[in-house]
Amino acid sequence: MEKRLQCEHKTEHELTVQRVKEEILSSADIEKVCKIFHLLSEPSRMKIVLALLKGEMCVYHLAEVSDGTVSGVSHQLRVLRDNKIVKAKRFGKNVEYSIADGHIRNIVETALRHLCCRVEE
Amino acid sequence: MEKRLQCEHKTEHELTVQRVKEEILSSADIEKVCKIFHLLSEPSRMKIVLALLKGEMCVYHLAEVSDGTVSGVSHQLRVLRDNKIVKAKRFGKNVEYSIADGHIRNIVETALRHLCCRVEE
DNA sequence: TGAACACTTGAACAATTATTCAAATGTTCA
DNA sequence: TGAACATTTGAATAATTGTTCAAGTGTTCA
Repeated sequence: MEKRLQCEHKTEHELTVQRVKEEILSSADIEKVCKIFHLLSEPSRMKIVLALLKGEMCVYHLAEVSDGTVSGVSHQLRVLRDNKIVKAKRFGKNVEYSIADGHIRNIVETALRHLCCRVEE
Repeated sequence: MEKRLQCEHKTEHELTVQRVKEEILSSADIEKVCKIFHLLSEPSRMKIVLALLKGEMCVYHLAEVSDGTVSGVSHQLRVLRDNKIVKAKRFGKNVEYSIADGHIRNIVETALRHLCCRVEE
C-alpha cells in the first residue's frame, strides 16, 4: 500500500475518481458478477452451457457434444449445479440437465454477439 | 473416452444433439469468448475495468479506487493491455489508461443488469 | 547531473482448479 | 437377486495465476 501522491492529471482525473468512488459497486456485487464470468470462462463448462441452451440433455450426450469424458462432464455439471446455472432431473437411469438460470442466455449471447460470432436461436 | 451407448431419452434428445452438432461454435470462437470471461472473472481486474468504464485514469488513481497496490494494478493492467481490453498512453511521468475494446461495456453491463445490480451511465 | 516520482518487471509463493482414474451409488430389468 | 448401464464421487496430479516484494526503467525538474 504505497499510495502517496497523485498523478499529474490531478485536476482532470479527480472528477472521474470521485464519480467512481460514488458509483462503485459493492464488493458483493462484484464477486457475484465475477463468479458468473468465472463459471463461463472454462471451455469445458462453456461447451456444456452452449449445448444446454439448445435443449435439455443427459450426461452421455453432453459428453459427446462437448468432447469430454462422462466423468469430467459430471464434475463440471456439479459445479454448474452448485451455482444454479443448470438443474438436474432424474429419469430412470438417466439424469436430464437443463439451464436453470434464465439470465445466462442473455449474458452468453451478448458476449458472442460482441465477439463477432453468430448466435442462432 | 468411454462413450458407448446412449441415454434412455434417445428419441427425444437425439434431435437436440443433432442441432447442437450442426450449430456448434468453433473451438476458436469458444476460446475467444472464454478468454474474455476469464479476464473479467477476477475481481481485481473487474474493478479496474469498471473504473475505466467511467473514465480514463492513471495507475495511482486506479490503485486507489480498486483497493490494490500500484504494483498489483500494474500487473493486471498488463494482462488487460495484452488482451486489448485497455490501452495506455503516456503523459509525462504518468500513464493514462482507458478502455480499448468497445464491446466490453456491453458485455459487462449486460451481466450486471442480469444480476440485479444497477448500472449507471 | 541527480533526486524524486510514476510505473513496470521478475521472481517466488500460495491458492485454485481442471482432468484423470478407480471405485461407489443409483436404477432397471431379466 | 444380480448383471448391465448411467451417473457421481474422491483422491491425486499438474497447470495456471493472483499477489507481494524488491529492483528496474522512464520522466521531470531543480
